[in-house]
Amino acid sequence: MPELPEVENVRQGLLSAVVGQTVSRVSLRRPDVVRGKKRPADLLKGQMITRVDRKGKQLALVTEMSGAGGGVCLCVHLGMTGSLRCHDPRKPFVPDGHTHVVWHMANGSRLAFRDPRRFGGIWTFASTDDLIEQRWSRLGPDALMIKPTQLHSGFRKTRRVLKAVLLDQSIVAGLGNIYVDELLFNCRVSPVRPACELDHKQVQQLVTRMRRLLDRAIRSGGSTLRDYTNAQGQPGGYQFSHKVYGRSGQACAQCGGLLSNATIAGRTTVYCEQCQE
DNA sequence: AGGATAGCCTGCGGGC
DNA sequence: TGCCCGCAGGCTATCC
Repeated sequence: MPELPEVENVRQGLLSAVVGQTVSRVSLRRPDVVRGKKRPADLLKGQMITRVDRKGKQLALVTEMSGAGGGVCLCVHLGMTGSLRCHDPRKPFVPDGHTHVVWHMANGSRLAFRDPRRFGGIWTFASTDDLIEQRWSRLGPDALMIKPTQLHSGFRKTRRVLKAVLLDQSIVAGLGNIYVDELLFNCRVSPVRPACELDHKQVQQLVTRMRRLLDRAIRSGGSTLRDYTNAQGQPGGYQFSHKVYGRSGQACAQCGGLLSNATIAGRTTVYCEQCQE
Protein backbone atom coordinates (compact mmCIF):
# COMPACT_ATOMS: atom_id res chain seq x y z
CA MET A 1 0.00 0.00 0.00
CA PRO A 2 2.84 2.43 0.32
CA GLU A 3 2.24 5.03 -2.38
CA LEU A 4 4.07 8.32 -2.81
CA PRO A 5 2.91 9.99 0.45
CA GLU A 6 3.78 6.95 2.55
CA VAL A 7 7.15 6.44 0.84
CA GLU A 8 7.98 10.14 1.27
CA ASN A 9 7.22 9.86 4.98
CA VAL A 10 9.53 6.86 5.23
CA ARG A 11 12.20 8.85 3.39
CA GLN A 12 11.91 11.78 5.76
CA GLY A 13 12.13 9.46 8.76
CA LEU A 14 15.26 7.85 7.38
CA LEU A 15 16.97 11.22 6.89
CA SER A 16 17.30 11.78 10.62
CA ALA A 17 17.82 8.13 11.50
CA VAL A 18 20.39 6.78 9.03
CA VAL A 19 21.96 9.63 7.06
CA GLY A 20 25.48 10.06 8.39
CA GLN A 21 25.48 6.55 9.83
CA THR A 22 28.02 3.95 8.79
CA VAL A 23 26.89 0.39 8.13
CA SER A 24 29.02 -1.99 10.17
CA ARG A 25 27.32 -5.26 9.32
CA VAL A 26 24.52 -6.48 7.06
CA SER A 27 22.38 -9.48 7.85
CA LEU A 28 20.79 -10.84 4.68
CA ARG A 29 18.28 -13.27 6.04
CA ARG A 30 16.43 -13.89 2.79
CA PRO A 31 18.81 -13.43 -0.15
CA ASP A 32 16.17 -13.56 -2.89
CA VAL A 33 14.73 -10.17 -1.90
CA VAL A 34 17.88 -8.69 -3.42
CA ARG A 35 17.17 -8.78 -7.14
CA GLY A 36 19.52 -8.78 -10.07
CA LYS A 37 23.25 -9.15 -9.67
CA LYS A 38 24.04 -8.84 -6.00
CA ARG A 39 27.48 -8.47 -4.59
CA PRO A 40 27.77 -8.44 -0.80
CA ALA A 41 29.89 -5.29 -1.15
CA ASP A 42 26.89 -3.59 -2.66
CA LEU A 43 24.72 -3.99 0.40
CA LEU A 44 26.47 -0.91 1.84
CA LYS A 45 28.69 -2.71 4.35
CA GLY A 46 31.43 -0.44 5.64
CA GLN A 47 29.95 2.60 3.94
CA MET A 48 28.32 5.77 5.20
CA ILE A 49 24.81 6.61 4.05
CA THR A 50 24.84 10.16 2.71
CA ARG A 51 21.43 10.52 1.08
CA VAL A 52 18.00 8.97 0.85
CA ASP A 53 16.37 9.72 -2.51
CA ARG A 54 12.92 8.96 -3.81
CA LYS A 55 11.28 8.71 -7.20
CA GLY A 56 7.62 7.73 -7.25
CA LYS A 57 7.24 4.86 -4.80
CA GLN A 58 10.89 3.87 -4.85
CA LEU A 59 13.65 4.82 -2.41
CA ALA A 60 17.41 4.88 -2.80
CA LEU A 61 19.93 4.59 0.03
CA VAL A 62 23.03 6.34 -1.31
CA THR A 63 26.55 6.16 0.15
CA GLU A 64 29.47 8.49 -0.27
CA MET A 65 31.01 9.16 -3.67
CA SER A 66 32.73 6.27 -5.36
CA GLY A 67 33.82 7.04 -8.88
CA ALA A 68 32.01 9.10 -11.46
CA GLY A 69 28.36 9.87 -11.12
CA GLY A 70 27.71 9.47 -7.43
CA GLY A 71 27.77 6.89 -4.69
CA VAL A 72 26.97 3.20 -4.55
CA CYS A 73 23.31 2.77 -3.86
CA LEU A 74 20.47 0.43 -3.01
CA CYS A 75 17.06 0.94 -4.51
CA VAL A 76 14.31 -0.21 -2.16
CA HIS A 77 10.80 -0.84 -3.40
CA LEU A 78 8.27 -1.50 -0.64
CA GLY A 79 5.67 -3.17 -2.87
CA MET A 80 2.47 -3.71 -0.92
CA THR A 81 3.51 -4.74 2.55
CA GLY A 82 7.16 -3.70 2.67
CA SER A 83 8.54 -1.52 5.44
CA LEU A 84 11.82 0.09 6.44
CA ARG A 85 12.02 0.54 10.20
CA CYS A 86 14.71 2.06 12.35
CA HIS A 87 15.35 0.42 15.69
CA ASP A 88 16.82 2.19 18.66
CA PRO A 89 20.12 0.83 20.00
CA ARG A 90 18.76 0.75 23.55
CA LYS A 91 15.64 -1.26 22.77
CA PRO A 92 15.54 -4.98 22.07
CA PHE A 93 14.86 -5.92 18.47
CA VAL A 94 14.11 -9.50 17.43
CA PRO A 95 13.67 -9.88 13.67
CA ASP A 96 10.71 -12.10 12.76
CA GLY A 97 10.34 -14.45 9.81
CA HIS A 98 9.35 -11.64 7.46
CA THR A 99 12.37 -9.47 8.23
CA HIS A 100 14.61 -10.06 5.23
CA VAL A 101 17.49 -7.61 5.66
CA VAL A 102 18.95 -5.89 8.73
CA TRP A 103 21.60 -3.18 8.45
CA HIS A 104 23.55 -2.81 11.71
CA MET A 105 24.88 0.70 12.15
CA ALA A 106 28.11 1.67 13.87
CA ASN A 107 26.13 3.54 16.55
CA GLY A 108 24.19 0.38 17.46
CA SER A 109 20.94 1.26 15.71
CA ARG A 110 19.49 -1.09 13.13
CA LEU A 111 17.53 -0.58 9.93
CA ALA A 112 15.22 -3.47 9.03
CA PHE A 113 13.56 -4.30 5.72
CA ARG A 114 10.45 -6.37 6.36
CA ASP A 115 7.99 -7.53 3.71
CA PRO A 116 5.55 -10.40 4.40
CA ARG A 117 4.12 -10.58 0.90
CA ARG A 118 7.45 -9.98 -0.80
CA PHE A 119 6.08 -7.86 -3.63
CA GLY A 120 8.86 -5.45 -2.76
CA GLY A 121 12.58 -5.90 -3.16
CA ILE A 122 16.05 -4.38 -3.25
CA TRP A 123 18.19 -3.62 -6.28
CA THR A 124 21.90 -2.87 -6.11
CA PHE A 125 23.74 -0.31 -8.24
CA ALA A 126 27.36 0.75 -8.53
CA SER A 127 26.35 4.40 -8.81
CA THR A 128 23.31 6.64 -8.73
CA ASP A 129 23.85 7.15 -12.47
CA ASP A 130 23.37 3.41 -12.96
CA LEU A 131 20.21 3.46 -10.85
CA ILE A 132 18.79 6.29 -12.93
CA GLU A 133 19.81 4.81 -16.28
CA GLN A 134 18.87 1.23 -15.59
CA ARG A 135 15.79 1.63 -13.44
CA TRP A 136 14.42 5.09 -12.72
CA SER A 137 14.51 6.09 -16.40
CA ARG A 138 11.63 3.68 -16.93
CA LEU A 139 9.49 5.77 -14.59
CA GLY A 140 7.59 8.83 -15.70
CA PRO A 141 8.06 12.14 -13.86
CA ASP A 142 7.43 12.04 -10.11
CA ALA A 143 3.82 12.94 -9.27
CA LEU A 144 4.96 15.93 -7.19
CA MET A 145 7.18 17.27 -10.00
CA ILE A 146 5.23 16.50 -13.17
CA LYS A 147 4.27 19.43 -15.43
CA PRO A 148 0.84 19.56 -17.07
CA THR A 149 2.44 19.38 -20.53
CA GLN A 150 4.25 16.17 -19.55
CA LEU A 151 1.07 14.51 -18.25
CA HIS A 152 -0.89 15.71 -21.24
CA SER A 153 1.57 14.13 -23.66
CA GLY A 154 1.30 10.90 -21.66
CA PHE A 155 -2.47 11.06 -21.97
CA ARG A 156 -2.48 11.70 -25.70
CA LYS A 157 -0.42 8.67 -26.66
CA THR A 158 -2.90 6.06 -25.41
CA ARG A 159 -6.50 5.04 -25.70
CA ARG A 160 -6.69 3.67 -22.17
CA VAL A 161 -9.04 5.00 -19.48
CA LEU A 162 -7.84 7.49 -16.84
CA LYS A 163 -7.74 4.92 -14.06
CA ALA A 164 -5.30 2.73 -16.00
CA VAL A 165 -3.12 5.62 -17.18
CA LEU A 166 -2.76 7.25 -13.75
CA LEU A 167 -1.72 3.89 -12.27
CA ASP A 168 0.91 3.46 -15.01
CA GLN A 169 4.24 4.35 -13.37
CA SER A 170 5.84 5.02 -16.76
CA ILE A 171 3.39 7.90 -17.29
CA VAL A 172 3.48 9.41 -13.80
CA ALA A 173 5.35 7.87 -10.86
CA GLY A 174 3.92 7.61 -7.36
CA LEU A 175 0.16 7.10 -7.57
CA GLY A 176 -1.46 3.83 -6.51
CA ASN A 177 -5.03 2.67 -6.15
CA ILE A 178 -5.89 4.85 -3.14
CA TYR A 179 -4.67 8.18 -4.46
CA VAL A 180 -5.92 7.65 -8.02
CA ASP A 181 -9.47 7.11 -6.73
CA GLU A 182 -9.18 10.08 -4.37
CA LEU A 183 -7.76 12.30 -7.12
CA LEU A 184 -10.44 11.42 -9.66
CA PHE A 185 -13.19 12.11 -7.14
CA ASN A 186 -11.50 15.37 -6.16
CA CYS A 187 -11.50 16.43 -9.81
CA ARG A 188 -15.02 15.09 -10.42
CA VAL A 189 -13.73 13.08 -13.37
CA SER A 190 -14.84 9.52 -14.15
CA PRO A 191 -12.22 6.74 -13.92
CA VAL A 192 -13.56 5.22 -17.18
CA ARG A 193 -13.03 8.37 -19.18
CA PRO A 194 -10.40 7.86 -21.90
CA ALA A 195 -7.33 9.87 -20.85
CA CYS A 196 -6.84 11.25 -24.36
CA GLU A 197 -10.18 13.09 -24.14
CA LEU A 198 -8.99 15.59 -21.53
CA ASP A 199 -8.07 19.04 -22.78
CA HIS A 200 -5.11 21.01 -21.51
CA LYS A 201 -7.14 22.97 -18.99
CA GLN A 202 -8.51 19.78 -17.45
CA VAL A 203 -5.02 18.24 -17.29
CA GLN A 204 -3.75 21.40 -15.64
CA GLN A 205 -6.44 21.14 -12.98
CA LEU A 206 -5.65 17.47 -12.49
CA VAL A 207 -1.98 18.26 -11.86
CA THR A 208 -2.80 21.10 -9.47
CA ARG A 209 -5.16 18.96 -7.46
CA MET A 210 -2.83 15.97 -7.53
CA ARG A 211 -0.06 18.04 -5.97
CA ARG A 212 -2.38 19.46 -3.31
CA LEU A 213 -3.81 16.03 -2.47
CA LEU A 214 -0.37 14.43 -2.17
CA ASP A 215 0.98 17.35 -0.11
CA ARG A 216 -1.89 17.04 2.34
CA ALA A 217 -1.47 13.27 2.55
CA ILE A 218 2.26 13.66 3.21
CA ARG A 219 1.62 16.21 5.96
CA SER A 220 -0.90 13.80 7.55
CA GLY A 221 1.73 11.06 7.62
CA GLY A 222 0.21 9.07 4.73
CA SER A 223 -2.61 6.51 4.83
CA THR A 224 -2.52 3.53 7.17
CA LEU A 225 -5.03 0.84 6.23
CA ARG A 226 -3.45 -2.18 7.83
CA ASP A 227 0.32 -2.44 7.68
CA TYR A 228 1.83 0.89 6.88
CA THR A 229 3.93 2.74 9.42
CA ASN A 230 6.73 5.26 8.94
CA ALA A 231 10.39 4.53 9.67
CA GLN A 232 9.75 5.14 13.36
CA GLY A 233 6.83 2.71 13.49
CA GLN A 234 4.06 5.31 13.67
CA PRO A 235 0.87 5.06 11.56
CA GLY A 236 -0.38 7.82 9.26
CA GLY A 237 -3.65 9.70 9.56
CA TYR A 238 -4.74 10.45 6.02
CA GLN A 239 -7.09 7.43 5.90
CA PHE A 240 -9.54 9.55 7.88
CA SER A 241 -9.64 12.04 5.00
CA HIS A 242 -10.42 9.50 2.27
CA LYS A 243 -13.56 10.50 0.37
CA VAL A 244 -14.04 7.37 -1.75
CA TYR A 245 -11.36 4.72 -1.21
CA GLY A 246 -12.77 1.91 0.92
CA ARG A 247 -16.16 3.65 1.12
CA SER A 248 -18.17 1.81 -1.52
CA GLY A 249 -21.89 1.73 -0.67
CA GLN A 250 -21.52 4.74 1.62
CA ALA A 251 -22.79 8.23 0.90
CA CYS A 252 -20.95 10.51 -1.52
CA ALA A 253 -19.63 13.58 0.32
CA GLN A 254 -20.84 15.77 -2.53
CA CYS A 255 -24.31 14.53 -3.52
CA GLY A 256 -25.23 12.02 -0.83
CA GLY A 257 -25.79 9.26 -3.38
CA LEU A 258 -24.21 5.84 -2.90
CA LEU A 259 -20.61 5.39 -4.01
CA SER A 260 -20.13 2.71 -6.66
CA ASN A 261 -17.68 -0.16 -6.65
CA ALA A 262 -16.36 -1.51 -9.96
CA THR A 263 -13.34 -3.29 -11.35
CA ILE A 264 -11.67 -0.88 -13.75
CA ALA A 265 -8.34 -1.66 -15.40
CA GLY A 266 -8.21 -4.76 -13.19
CA ARG A 267 -8.39 -2.72 -9.97
CA THR A 268 -11.11 -2.21 -7.39
CA THR A 269 -12.37 1.30 -8.01
CA VAL A 270 -14.71 3.38 -5.89
CA TYR A 271 -16.32 6.47 -7.37
CA CYS A 272 -19.53 8.48 -7.58
CA GLU A 273 -21.38 7.89 -10.84
CA GLN A 274 -23.39 11.03 -10.22
CA CYS A 275 -20.57 13.49 -9.56
CA GLN A 276 -17.76 12.10 -11.71
CA GLU A 277 -18.23 12.57 -15.45
C1' DA B 1 2.95 -3.19 -30.34
C1' DG B 2 -0.37 -1.52 -27.25
C1' DG B 3 -3.23 -3.37 -24.05
C1' DA B 4 -5.34 -6.79 -21.26
C1' DT B 5 -4.51 -10.50 -18.15
C1' DA B 6 -2.17 -14.01 -15.08
C1' DG B 7 0.82 -14.84 -11.44
C1' DC B 8 3.50 -13.74 -7.59
C1' DC B 9 2.72 -13.84 -2.10
C1' DT B 10 0.50 -13.75 2.74
C1' DG B 11 -3.04 -12.36 5.97
C1' DC B 12 -7.46 -11.48 7.04
C1' DG B 13 -12.39 -11.56 7.13
C1' DG B 14 -16.87 -13.30 5.54
C1' DG B 15 -19.69 -17.15 5.15
C1' DC B 16 -21.13 -21.62 6.03
C1' DT C 1 -15.66 -22.98 16.26
C1' DG C 2 -13.07 -23.77 12.42
C1' DC C 3 -12.08 -24.10 7.78
C1' DC C 4 -12.07 -22.53 3.11
C1' DC C 5 -12.23 -19.30 -0.20
C1' DG C 6 -12.00 -14.69 -2.03
C1' DC C 7 -9.77 -10.54 -1.99
C1' DA C 8 -6.25 -7.00 -1.39
C1' DG C 9 -2.58 -4.91 -4.84
C1' DG C 10 2.44 -3.16 -7.51
C1' DC C 11 4.79 -4.95 -10.84
C1' DT C 12 6.67 -8.29 -14.34
C1' DA C 13 5.91 -11.79 -17.70
C1' DT C 14 3.12 -13.50 -21.16
C1' DC C 15 -0.31 -13.71 -24.55
C1' DC C 16 -3.48 -11.71 -27.90
